[in-house]
Amino acid sequence: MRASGRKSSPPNQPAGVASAPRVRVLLPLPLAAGAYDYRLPHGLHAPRGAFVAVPLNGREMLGVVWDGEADPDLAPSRLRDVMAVLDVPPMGETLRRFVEWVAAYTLSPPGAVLRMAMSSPGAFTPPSAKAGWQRAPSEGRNAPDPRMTPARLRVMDALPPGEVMSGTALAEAAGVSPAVVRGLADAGLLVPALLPEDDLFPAPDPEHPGPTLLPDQAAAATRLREKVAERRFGVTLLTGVTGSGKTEVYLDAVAECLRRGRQALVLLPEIALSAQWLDRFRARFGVAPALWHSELGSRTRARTWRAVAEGGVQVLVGARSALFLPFPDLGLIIVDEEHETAFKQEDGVVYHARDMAVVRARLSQASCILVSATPSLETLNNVEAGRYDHVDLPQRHGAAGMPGVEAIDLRQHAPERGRFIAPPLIEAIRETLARGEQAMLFLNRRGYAPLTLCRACGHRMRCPNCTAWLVEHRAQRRLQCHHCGHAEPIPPTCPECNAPGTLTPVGPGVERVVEEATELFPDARRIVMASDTIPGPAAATAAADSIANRQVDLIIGTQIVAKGWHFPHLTLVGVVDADLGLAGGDLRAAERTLQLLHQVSGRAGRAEAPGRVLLQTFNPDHPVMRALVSGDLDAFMAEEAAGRRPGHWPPYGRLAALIVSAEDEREADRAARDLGLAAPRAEGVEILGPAPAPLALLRGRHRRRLLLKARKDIQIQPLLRDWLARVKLPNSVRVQVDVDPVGFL
DNA sequence: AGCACGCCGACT
DNA sequence: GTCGGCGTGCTC
Repeated sequence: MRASGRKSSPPNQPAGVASAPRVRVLLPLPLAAGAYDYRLPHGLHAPRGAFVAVPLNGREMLGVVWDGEADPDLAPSRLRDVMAVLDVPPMGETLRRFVEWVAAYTLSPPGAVLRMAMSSPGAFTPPSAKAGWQRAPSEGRNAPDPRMTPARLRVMDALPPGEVMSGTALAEAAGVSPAVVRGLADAGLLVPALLPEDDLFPAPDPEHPGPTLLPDQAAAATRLREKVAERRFGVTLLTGVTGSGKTEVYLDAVAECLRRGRQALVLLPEIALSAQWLDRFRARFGVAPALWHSELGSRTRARTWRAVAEGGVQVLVGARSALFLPFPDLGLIIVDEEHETAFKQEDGVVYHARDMAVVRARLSQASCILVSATPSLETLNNVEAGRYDHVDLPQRHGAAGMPGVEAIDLRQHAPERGRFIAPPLIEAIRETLARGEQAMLFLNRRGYAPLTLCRACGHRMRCPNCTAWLVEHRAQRRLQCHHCGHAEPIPPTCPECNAPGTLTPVGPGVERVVEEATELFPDARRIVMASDTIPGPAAATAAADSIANRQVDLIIGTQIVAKGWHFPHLTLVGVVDADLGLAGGDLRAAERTLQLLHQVSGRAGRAEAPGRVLLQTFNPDHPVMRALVSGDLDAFMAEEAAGRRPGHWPPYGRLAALIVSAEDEREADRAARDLGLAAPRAEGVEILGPAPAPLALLRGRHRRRLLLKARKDIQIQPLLRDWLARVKLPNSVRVQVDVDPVGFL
């Protein structure tokens, strides 16, 4: 919707006439130069933050009037006119500062960050009402219409006079195909009409009677509410074991934020799997919250963006990208499961949503609550240093205590040859099922087998584009790469030695565990929960319901079973390979394994029955296993911290990764070496590498990695900027900068 | 991100 | 002789 518009005029300016004002316009493109200057024609009013349409290279482009002065030296002949100012609330100062902050921190072009803040193209055009049908006004009182077939009559019966229904809804209600509706429209018996807009964003009621809080929960909630009431920046870590009621406690802080008339944002690592979370929200506030995630349809997306900008959304729950929505007055940001790596965006602008949430809260003078049963070392360090407050919920409420965790030493209790479930775990599952309770088998690996090997020559089936084994997916009779999507049929003979029938699956994937469990427990009703069997919110809800309704005895799944489910009848969790995450040289491998296994363990025994967790491991003495068995996670994290402190590893120092990639391996090596030679030399700064990146070949590109490690008091962004500016690399080489890298990639 | 310009293989 | 592949470079 254009408030005002004007075509560009020739640049010639009559002498002596004051020149038209210039404005800077940031475009949602990764332009290294930043904002461009445009002339603002007389009559157009475009304050800072205004969304404007401008010409770019002969095309129309939307952008935002940015801060700062236009370049007076730019030749007037290069300047073009702002075409129109859009009828959308201008982007606020806070969000503009946030865009700039994220760009500077991540070394991204500001326009690339702006793109995330304008991620709904439909939001900038006037919202169009949806088209539907109603009865033609003249129809009804005349003699029976010969054109009225039985199917058509059913349609007319389904559509009350005066009402408007969408074509699909009408056809469905009448039990006819959409063609019948179309036919009625062609015959003039139905006329187009606009559907009334349903209220997508009903206001959550902070006084809606929600669940009653227990004394310790109420005390924690009071502290969080006080923080919100202060109306200034502060970060609080909220900890508590699974089942301690963290969600209900922080929803109380959301209620306080609502009472103060400010907006609240809740970030979840995987919004698509959060059906049970939404139920709890509804129970607390009476209505569903606004949602934001990548699978939203373009229409809902546009309506949501606009409603947020106009202040019509009080609470929004979303994935990390929701952090860039144009809230006018954000009072509270909650990051649930703050330790989750899903908050790290690895492509495009590389950022960590947990850290950027803290930044946005600071810029908004808002309260920020980080929530986890197993907080990251980064967050714990901030608590210890006094930068964050800490509220802890010590109890698991209800009758159930914490589950008992035991390790099964696979060296002593080996499964049968070619099998992966050890006898003690088989026995425990038998007992559990015999009691009529539910059991869960967890293996964080999709597919049937992670490796396919030729028994004759030892050849291993590898991905042609990546440094990775091909994973057998038996149902599809294919080998798949989990990094690039490459897939091929399982060859009948070894591609290396041509021996027939020698290719053998090695190691377990979740499908193989299903196969084994089917043989061991043929009478148990099973459900498999993996990203390929639970593709979206609807499937997640259905799965959760069937488990809660006891239509399932045995749950077998990958890490999606670890998410915040509440399964009241589940009393046994078996971890098929507890050592899985520990391999490899990753800095946070142990920390992440602990967090994941603790989270899975938390699924066991939440109602009246006590829970039991069995960890199959070859390393029962590993600190991770000992911490899980003893339940003393604090001691583990303290040990982990002690290990990172001396070398200035995060969180006791700063880290950035440069990933150099090229299709040609020699070119990647040469570029990595040249970058290494130009590396900054400074006190307190250390360069590691170049070395092959964790995935040395990914999607057909050879990758090398350099790490810059610096003391915590050193700003690494200027160092990185200078470093990259010093080296001229061929265009075929890409360098990705990852500030605060976590894990692989 | 688009969309031009620009220099080398298979078609009418 | 052209159509068209996508490498390279620019957009206030």
